[in-house]
Amino acid sequence: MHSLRTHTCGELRREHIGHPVRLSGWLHRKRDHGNLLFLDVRDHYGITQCVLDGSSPLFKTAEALRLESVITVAGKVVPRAPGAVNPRLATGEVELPVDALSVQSSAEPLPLQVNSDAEFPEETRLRYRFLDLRREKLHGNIVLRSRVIASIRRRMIEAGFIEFQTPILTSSSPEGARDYLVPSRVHPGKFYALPQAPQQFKQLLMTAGFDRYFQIAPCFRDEDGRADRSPGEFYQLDFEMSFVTQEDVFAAIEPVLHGVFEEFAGGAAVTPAPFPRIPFAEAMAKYGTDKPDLRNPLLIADVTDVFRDSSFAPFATAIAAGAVVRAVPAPDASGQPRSFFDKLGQWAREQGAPGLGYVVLADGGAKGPIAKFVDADRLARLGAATGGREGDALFFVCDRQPAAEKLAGRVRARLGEDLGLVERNAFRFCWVTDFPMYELNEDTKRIEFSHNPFSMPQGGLDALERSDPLTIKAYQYDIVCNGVELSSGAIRNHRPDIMYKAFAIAGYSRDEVEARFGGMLNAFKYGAPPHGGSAPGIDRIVMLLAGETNIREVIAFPMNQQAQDVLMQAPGPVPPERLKELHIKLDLPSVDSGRES
RNA sequence: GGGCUCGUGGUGCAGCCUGGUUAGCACACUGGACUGUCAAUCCAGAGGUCGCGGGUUCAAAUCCCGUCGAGCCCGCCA
Repeated sequence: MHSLRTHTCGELRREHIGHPVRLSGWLHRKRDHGNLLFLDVRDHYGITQCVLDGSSPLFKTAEALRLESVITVAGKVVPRAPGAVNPRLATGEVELPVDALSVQSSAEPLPLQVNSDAEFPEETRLRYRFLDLRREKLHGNIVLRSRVIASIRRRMIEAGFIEFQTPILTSSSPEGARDYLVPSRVHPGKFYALPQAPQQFKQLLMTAGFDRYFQIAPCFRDEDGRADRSPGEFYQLDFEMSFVTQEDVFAAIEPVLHGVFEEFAGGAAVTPAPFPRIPFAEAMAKYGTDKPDLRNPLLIADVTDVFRDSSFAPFATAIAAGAVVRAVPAPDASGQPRSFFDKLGQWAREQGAPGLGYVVLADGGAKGPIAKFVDADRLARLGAATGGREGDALFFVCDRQPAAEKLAGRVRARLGEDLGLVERNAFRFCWVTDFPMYELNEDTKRIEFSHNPFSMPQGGLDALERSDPLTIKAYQYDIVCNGVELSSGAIRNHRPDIMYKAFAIAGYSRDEVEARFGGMLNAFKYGAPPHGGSAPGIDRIVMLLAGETNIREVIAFPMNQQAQDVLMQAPGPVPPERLKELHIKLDLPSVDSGRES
């Protein structure tokens, strides 16, 4: 008989009755009746109830075991009495009387309880991650992650993609987030950068003729964390295809995402392919965000013209000065108490708005604080623009367009939530397309790339030469699920001439472009295929499928919000001789902040 | 860099607004009782400088100021 186990703790059934078996696992729970002791032994696969009575010489040892100690038990499987069967346990029809017991590893009293789903502080959970990972939920999330990644990999390979690895020690990318830098010992004063994404490598692989690339790619960005954004590092399903249009990219990845979500969504509805395509400008207008949550049925309407020259002075004057008015409908809100409207107005002020105008459509007319400024004609036009019907309320946001869109988007999200309109048990995908190529930096008044500088401008060189840069769109798209941005992607700019021009508009000279992306630019001078791709975030996909709202719940060893690994104590100091070897002298900020290590 | 919230035995919470008994409850821990439980039950016990520093007060977990830490958000995230 194997010295550690003949079966796993999730394996024993009626058919094993009478078999001599040996199990190893963690002591999950103990029920001590004085002369009868139940031990629940747990491993990755399940839990098996083991039992001893007072006549056993092992009884005292077993009684004294602390939870989470690792033990090995042996005995002959017996059936449970009919009334003692536990239907909630896969192994619940049998139990194991313990004839032999050895302690492989005893546990100290626990800083967090493994056999409970009680909440523990984030710091404790991270410091004792190995304990947290034993707990059912997190353990399950990490298993789910593995299965999701395996499914993605299988589907990508079946779709004809080839998996690659690309360098982790590479060069600093010129745009975007801060890089993590790694000093070179051999080249004093020079640094590698960890890739923010394998962007240039995958484009080089396309130029090398591999046609369809993918990678479960680690990406490193020195940016602050959020609930849905792990600081430091994360994983993307990075893929790229040659000789494709935007529609070809969509058609390639939609079945993969749809398939993975169907496979793991547990019966929740998943948007069938093709996913809706929403141009960026429309997304901002109708949903007030570039990552619309399509589970929320509410649509924002432009009612600027309704309030233009109206007697409601705050709006009318703002409109004359260039503001717009956006309306968010609140279906059947007329029955809501006054406090509902007051609370929403208060919340809007907390968001930085002066307030939230509204009218309630009731008794064939309009009610509410600004209703008296809305005559019958304007009321009819409001109804027509918003689809608002008797019994609905309409909330108004008035500001310059970008701010109005953004706040209206928040109002839409909030109303959808508060009124219980957001679809449950569904994964609703869409593409947001036609992002602007450039945007104006309000602080510097300079034109900057609004997304990826390697995207192909719509209209090509011609557009760059003839159009107002702020009107040019790019073949740039995001995929969004339930209001979570899963990825952005693009048809790339594979033409050096167009690239020089595109960068020139953003203020980069030919020399700068060559200095910064010489490698890729040079490659494009020797025959580059038109190509494009995208890179959905693996962590976010798993987060959605696991029903979690925090990305740390699907990462085995995440960092905290300050980008520290409190389990491994990273980042940490290094001995002076290592710094010397790397030609590095520290120039630390003065200590008066009081912060150490 | 900024805003909000939180910080009370190992852990989760209560007490704080309205200052005044021995800081309370649950889980875990230690000891005891108990032969069919499956969150076992029952009894007892140990464990707290109320994050830290300063101030107000006869008196501070409680009020004030500062500071440190955590989470969430803004900035940032091609």
